[in-house]
Amino acid sequence: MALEHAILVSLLEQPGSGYELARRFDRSIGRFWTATHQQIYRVLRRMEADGWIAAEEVAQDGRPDKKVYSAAGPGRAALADWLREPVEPETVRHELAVKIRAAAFDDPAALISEVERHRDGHAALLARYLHGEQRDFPDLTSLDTAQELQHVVLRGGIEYERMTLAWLDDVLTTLHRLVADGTSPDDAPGDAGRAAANR
Amino acid sequence: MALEHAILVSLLEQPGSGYELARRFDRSIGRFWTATHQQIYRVLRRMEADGWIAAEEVAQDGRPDKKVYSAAGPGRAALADWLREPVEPETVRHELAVKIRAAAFDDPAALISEVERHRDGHAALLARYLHGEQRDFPDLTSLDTAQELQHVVLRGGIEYERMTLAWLDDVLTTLHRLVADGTSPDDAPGDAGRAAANR
DNA sequence: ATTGCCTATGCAACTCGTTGCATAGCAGGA
DNA sequence: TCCTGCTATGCAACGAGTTGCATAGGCAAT
Repeated sequence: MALEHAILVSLLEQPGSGYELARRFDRSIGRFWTATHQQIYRVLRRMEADGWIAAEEVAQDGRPDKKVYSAAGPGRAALADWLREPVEPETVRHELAVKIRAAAFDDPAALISEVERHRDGHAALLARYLHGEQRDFPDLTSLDTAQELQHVVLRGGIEYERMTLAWLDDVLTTLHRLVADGTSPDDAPGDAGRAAANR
Repeated sequence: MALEHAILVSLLEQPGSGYELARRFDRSIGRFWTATHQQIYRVLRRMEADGWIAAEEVAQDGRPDKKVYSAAGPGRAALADWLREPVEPETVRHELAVKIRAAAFDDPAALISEVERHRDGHAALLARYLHGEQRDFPDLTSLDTAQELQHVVLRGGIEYERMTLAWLDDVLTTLHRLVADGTSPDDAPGDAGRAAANR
């Protein structure tokens, strides 16, 4: 129900077509709200029907035509109403955390490469954030309201990545320790453990 | 597709009924994987049909009967296979972050109380985590594999809450600053701004 | 006595999100 | 020349998740 509002924010920051929105949702906005092009097109049609946004056909040469949407008055009003509603607690789906706990019932060593992969991914994302901050906010002393708020959200992303990076290092240290000194002590790994539980 | 596996982990850590699982998903496991009792009952039936888990009817006095599930051999094997599959990047839905950026097109002051509410909620959750750590892990020098892994995940939760708390304070400082010195400078609030965008 | 809450499980309907596929013109490289 | 990839939009089917409701007994408080 909130994809509408994420799209509205994006269109207020900059009008664009469904395709352009889909790409933004792969990049900046997508860091805290994901959507596929299918969802976006479907919701855009509904929003246009409800008068939240206005569409304009734009012919391009060398490329297919596109429909450029921009936020309309009713959309802005809907956004204001939504802003005043309470935010329900986020529903978390942290698969890696589940797997880490699951590793106790199989082989912790099997997780190491996957955790390393994630660690590297988060390190790369942190670098991208920091680079984007340099590029988009070169002078932090003269920002307007929209930029101030974009920047405080970006700071959140940066801190999240830093924290995640540190935690994944912690996880790796723990996994290595378990693999080193506890070669199958209590419940652990492989077919032996599996068969033992299969009473 | 991963709820099965979260349930398996929970049943391996401790067998239980659908109802008991639903309550765990409101508490410990629920911090990184949410599910309603409807999902849980539906998936439990499927898992039992697939032989992943075994059910045992347990009569209770003063209470309705319950079906206690525990992980079976095929479930353990399925878990081992799943552990070796790559984790897809998490799909994020961070509504508060969207609202913070949305506030630029309405009144930033309207968000303050909501951000404070979240701040207090995260502070309370952090306190719960720290209390639970004291209770469940009194001696960090003698943990088995399962406990080590549970604890490293808990550490992640604690660090996440600490980071979020600090960020929300940052957000509040920013909002207060915007409200104080920029009373409607660029684009900002209310019906005036709304009407202006309604060309 | 009635009201409301807790345990325990479940059906039915709905919405949201994902996946696979389709079209269609243009650009660039093997 | 063919193949791949990009822009740009969309249909259809499916699966996952949510919401409302139902049952049914026991407990505790008003």
